[in-house]
Amino acid sequence: MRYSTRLSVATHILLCIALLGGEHKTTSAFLAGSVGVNPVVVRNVLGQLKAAGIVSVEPGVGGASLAREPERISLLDVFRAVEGQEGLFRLHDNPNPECPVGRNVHAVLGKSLAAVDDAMEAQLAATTLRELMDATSEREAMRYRG
Amino acid sequence: MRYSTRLSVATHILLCIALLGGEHKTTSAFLAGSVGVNPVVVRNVLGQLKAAGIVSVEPGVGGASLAREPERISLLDVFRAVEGQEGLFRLHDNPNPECPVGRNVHAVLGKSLAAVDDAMEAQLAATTLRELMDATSEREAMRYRG
DNA sequence: GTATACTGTAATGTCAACAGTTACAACCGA
DNA sequence: TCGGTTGTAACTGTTGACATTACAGTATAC
Repeated sequence: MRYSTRLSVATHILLCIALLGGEHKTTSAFLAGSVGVNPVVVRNVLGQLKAAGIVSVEPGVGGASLAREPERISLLDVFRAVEGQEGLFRLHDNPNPECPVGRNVHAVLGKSLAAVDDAMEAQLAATTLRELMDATSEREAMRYRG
Repeated sequence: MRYSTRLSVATHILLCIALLGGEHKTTSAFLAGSVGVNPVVVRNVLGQLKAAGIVSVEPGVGGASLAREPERISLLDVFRAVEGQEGLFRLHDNPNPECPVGRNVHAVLGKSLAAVDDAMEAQLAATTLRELMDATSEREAMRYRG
């Protein structure tokens, strides 16, 4: 089982706002057209990003903008905003407490899996929106240079 | 969305085989009793572990055993056996190729997410079944020492 | 050789999460 | 007030996990 596409969608939205916000009014309909999903999906994701303090959305008039500099928005921030704080793995529910393995497996395995969670989050935190913006601009420039 | 409990179940099964295999015949029914799941679930997971070369299962007579030393079985081996090789994250399906963000987002974001996958796998690879066995034994010993 | 116990696997049912969509109230600027 | 937009609720289809039943295949014990 894998994560949903929400991190991917949210990152795409943020890149659009950051890179195209000057030229276009970034409404949910405009963003939905770039991402390729329903505008309601965009509005829901924007709601999560807004609750996390990553974007500001203008009700009524429409449009979204970054709430802080892209250098200070990491993939971990986005990930937590859209996927919540729960760990990556789930432990099974009913290990038998009368078995020497069953009564210890959650404690023993949980420690190792928490380390895996930490490693994943550290790597997510290592990428900022600014880097993704630059990489996108670079690829666009390549496109025209050949 | 999070992974299923299969890694947790599979690890529990392996610990039972490794630590209790001497005293008990580790049939799917016995293992199911410790893990707290249906015996068919155990047989399915054992089938995946067998396909990955981690355990041997005796058809007919019954019982499973490790196919190699616990020092050489890492959580990454178990993870790949039961969860497959797919990456952790999914990219959204239909970014708009006419948008400068849409036509680059998969390449740009995919690189960062691959690094996250690698970090997760490296941390999973850092824990062996032997370490989990020792930690379990240690906790059991604590139980009686007080 | 037959009974017994176990594995391997298919089929089915339930449940939860994701994602797409429609609908509509609330909001704001012209 | 009107038109465009956001914020949400509700409904639907799809997918995957997990539990369970059922049964064919296999190996040992007698």
